[in-house]
Amino acid sequence: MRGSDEVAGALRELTEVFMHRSMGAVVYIARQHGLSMSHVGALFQLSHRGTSSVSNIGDRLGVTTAAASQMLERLVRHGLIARSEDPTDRRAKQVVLTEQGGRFVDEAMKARQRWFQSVAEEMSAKERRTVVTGLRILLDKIRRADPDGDPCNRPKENEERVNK
Amino acid sequence: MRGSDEVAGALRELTEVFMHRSMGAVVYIARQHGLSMSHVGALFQLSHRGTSSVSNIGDRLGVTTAAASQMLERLVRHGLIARSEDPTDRRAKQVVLTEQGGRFVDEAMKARQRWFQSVAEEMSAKERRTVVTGLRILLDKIRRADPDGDPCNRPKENEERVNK
DNA sequence: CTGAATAGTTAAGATTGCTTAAATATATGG
DNA sequence: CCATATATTTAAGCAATCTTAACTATTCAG
Repeated sequence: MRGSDEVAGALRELTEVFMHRSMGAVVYIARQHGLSMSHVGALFQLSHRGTSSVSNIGDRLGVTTAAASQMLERLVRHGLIARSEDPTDRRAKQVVLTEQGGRFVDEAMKARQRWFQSVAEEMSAKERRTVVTGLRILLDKIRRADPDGDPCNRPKENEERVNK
Repeated sequence: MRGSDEVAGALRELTEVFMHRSMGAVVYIARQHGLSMSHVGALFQLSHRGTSSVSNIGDRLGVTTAAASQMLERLVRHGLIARSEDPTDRRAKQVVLTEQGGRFVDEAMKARQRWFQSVAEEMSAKERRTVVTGLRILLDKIRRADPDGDPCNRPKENEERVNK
């Protein structure tokens, strides 16, 4: 077996476990707040990126701008996001998380962090060092390949905004 | 900083990157097949577990059994799952992926595998060994803590079924 | 054996969520 | 400057998705 197959295989296994566990937790928290998975997807995107346009969010959710706009309107009504004029292009809107929205995302992350913490506490110090070193190598390679953590969709637009 | 904080922090970062990237890819594939995220969630659950009851799927998606039933009906119509009588309890149904459903899940996983592969190919052999060792430690601890990979919801029922 | 509990399905009603089309404001390029 | 392009919103129409309620078949426990 090639080394890269081994890495990819281990990542696949890890991802499957994470996804399996994660999805349940996210669904649960979403329901508590009366949100759908698309809502949560949008909130996480905003948490990750800080700010987005309506159409960018729509692209990432794989829906039309009109669908995104209507969905974001519902999130505005929930008090989780705010829309404002984009100062660099008055046709566009900037969408950001509100404090409440940020708290929602934090809450979603906390359960996961507690899980990570408890898993980590089962390791010896030596094991921890190995795991952290391995994870950092991984993150470094991922970030090197993809500095923006952005797999698709309007990278140019976003780069322009970053540079303003 | 404590070792376990470091591990948990690295995991948090990794998860965020994965989630950010993953979500886009999953959304894209779902759309291509005219499926919603709940559909995909159910398909992944079935892929992970092999078989589930209607109510178990509903629990995991955070909806009532009636909602789950109706959603699964749509997946049946898409040809992605099949429902049959549960031989151990004729009140219940067993839900499994069809071949087509399995292909859908495979397709969804493939893009991710390719990504993992390309990330792995950027590593030296030494780096790969460290990453794999670290990941295996992690997987081992996770599995030790949670052998079924099942974070919640009707563990007893599932255990009974496993033992049959 | 029988009443109670359980699993799933279906219907009804309300909301969400999607698409397309139309409209408005703004930016762009010749 | 002006025609074209772009970002968003809103409306309309259709399907999805949710909940509750009612029903049927099956299982369970006294």
